[in-house]
Amino acid sequence: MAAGPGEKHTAAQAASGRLVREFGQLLRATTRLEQRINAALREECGISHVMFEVLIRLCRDPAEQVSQRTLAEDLVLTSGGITRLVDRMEEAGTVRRRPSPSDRRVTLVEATPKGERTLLAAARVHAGILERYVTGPLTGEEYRGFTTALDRINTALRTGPA
Amino acid sequence: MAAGPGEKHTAAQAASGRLVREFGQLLRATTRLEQRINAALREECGISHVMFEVLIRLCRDPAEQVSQRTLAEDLVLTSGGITRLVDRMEEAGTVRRRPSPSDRRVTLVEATPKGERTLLAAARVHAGILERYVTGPLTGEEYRGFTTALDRINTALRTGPA
DNA sequence: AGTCAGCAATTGACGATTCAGTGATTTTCC
DNA sequence: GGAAAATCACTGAATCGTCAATTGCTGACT
Repeated sequence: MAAGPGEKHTAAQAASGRLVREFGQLLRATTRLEQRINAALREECGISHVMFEVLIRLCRDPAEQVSQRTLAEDLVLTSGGITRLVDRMEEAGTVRRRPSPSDRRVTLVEATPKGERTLLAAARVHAGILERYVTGPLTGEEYRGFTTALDRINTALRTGPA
Repeated sequence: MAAGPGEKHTAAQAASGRLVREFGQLLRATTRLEQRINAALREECGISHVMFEVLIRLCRDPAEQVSQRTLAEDLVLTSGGITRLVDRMEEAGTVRRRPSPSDRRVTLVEATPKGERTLLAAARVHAGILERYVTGPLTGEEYRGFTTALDRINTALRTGPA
């Protein structure tokens, strides 16, 4: 068998590994956080969390023209998913579609005034929750380490496509 | 108006805040990671990532009796979601339902031998991806800081239910 | 010019999850 | 000991996403 030192032979061993446990922590933390934010935003601002992320992306640079494809990549959604998400947001009046003047295949998306107002209100709610559950419990240094770690993981994920 | 120093007045300001951007990083990192793991596990082991998490939980302590409710809480799913997930896993033969001897409302779930074998294979795939995208890009110290930060966030989320 | 490969958005079919409500059982409390 | 409240699993309906196929458009190559 020539098992290396890290080999797991029983299910119990495999289920107790450090990496497994710690990745579980990552997943749980983010899903719980997202659930809280989602619930709060729905209740207080009438939008879902993913809609909030769309508005963030659209308003980040008001001069930028954002296509649905860009939106899909930045939010980690498929193009079909974006089509339907923008449908719902357009219906809600927070966002508007506009054909691209330079390429008739692409449709651009922009926030409406109502969308901008909603974003402003939602940002406050969002910040409140994050301060309570993320920046609050962490020291400044811990938080800084946390975000640089995330940064590295994200680049590794984007640059290592295989 | 008496706006504080951190007040955001325009949508562009609100969309460019540090917290907002950094929380976005967290979300993207985890969704991309989960997508990769999910794809790899489906392809190489025939299970989804959430099924993997179920097996992990069930095999962690072979002596423990795990109810569907416990499973739901630990995986951050609703009871309805767990019912259907266990349905699919039972059908696939990785898991078995058993009525609790002490409380006729609860049904216990345990991994079958096939489930344990699957877990062993899946754990290898899982570890490979994590090493590549998480522990690889980070130094030991960074990684340690990362996990303690997650730990704090999780306790804050669990203990602060309001 | 003409074709052809490739990309953007959309859509139908499907999958997985939530929500809200139900029935069966247990626990609590008078 | 018995009524009321809580808890567990399950279900139908709805939500939100994916996947795969389709359409319209662009750009590159001949």
